Amino acid sequence: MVNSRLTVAIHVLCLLACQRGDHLTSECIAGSVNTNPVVIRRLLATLRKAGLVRSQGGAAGGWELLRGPESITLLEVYKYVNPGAVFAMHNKTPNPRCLIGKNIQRGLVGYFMQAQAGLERELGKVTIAQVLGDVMAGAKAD
Amino acid sequence: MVNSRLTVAIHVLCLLACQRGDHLTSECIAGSVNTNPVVIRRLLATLRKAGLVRSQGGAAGGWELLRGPESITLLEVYKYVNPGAVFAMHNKTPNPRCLIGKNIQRGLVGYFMQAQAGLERELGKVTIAQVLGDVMAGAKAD
DNA sequence: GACGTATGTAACAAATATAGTTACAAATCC
DNA sequence: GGATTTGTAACTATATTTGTTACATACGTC
Repeated sequence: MVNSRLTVAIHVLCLLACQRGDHLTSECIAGSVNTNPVVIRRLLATLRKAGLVRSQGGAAGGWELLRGPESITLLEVYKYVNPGAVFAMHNKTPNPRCLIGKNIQRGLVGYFMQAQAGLERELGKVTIAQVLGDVMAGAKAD
Repeated sequence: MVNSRLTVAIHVLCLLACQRGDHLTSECIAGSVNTNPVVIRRLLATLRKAGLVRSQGGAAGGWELLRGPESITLLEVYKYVNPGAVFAMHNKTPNPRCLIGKNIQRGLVGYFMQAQAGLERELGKVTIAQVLGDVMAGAKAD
């Protein structure tokens, strides 16, 4: 990994959860994230496919959260914005005439899946509502 | 992530574990991994800093494993070849005049660390010896 | 000591992924 | 109809990763 998509997605979902009912424009959201509105639209387009948000064109348009923030786990968001495996296999297939080259991938894939499952297990324990709660608590403490 | 360094590192360590005592050249190793010898030397240079392997220049030189493969976990290798966090924060710092922008990172970092710990916990359960065992078992089954 | 074979490493090239930007059509509200 | 916003393509910029070339240095062998 090492991309910021999950971070930004959670950030945006917190914003939307904070304003349930209202519509937030991609420009307004981009202002909070400190990026370009198109980046936000791109990211939210994938969350829309997932049924998490809805968008509306035109004046008074914008983005809206469709589900309760307590029902959305970080794991769900992670899978949408970051499908695919955490660990990559070899770039070119290893030498099949070498015993280890021939069998290493088959051996590794299971362990890599287990590791990823460990990551996902933890992400599944946390909801957007929880993160938002933390953020608000932090805000109060200032 | 999504780089292949852990995969290649495990592959190479299995090769070296298979030939304890012997020296394997980077060219020979590269032949099994199907890449360039310099890529192998670069990777092994970091594992040498970690004390896992030793190298020797000159004729009859090459690489040698310094520790028992049953004492090396995938976690240890992972940390050497892939230091740093799995999840990245925002590229530019979010808007501090927005409540959420100001506090989101502080809120997230803990959850991200937990998730990474979940990943690492699983990697810590597996050793190079185990992977090598699987590979050999797979080889026999063919 | 000269020679052959390795590593060590810098420097560069290529491929890929990620993020940012511009531009404009389509949608929607007033 | 006009103003505002999304949808999306196209392009640029940047960073990361991997592959490659080149050559100095190390070391065993003759």
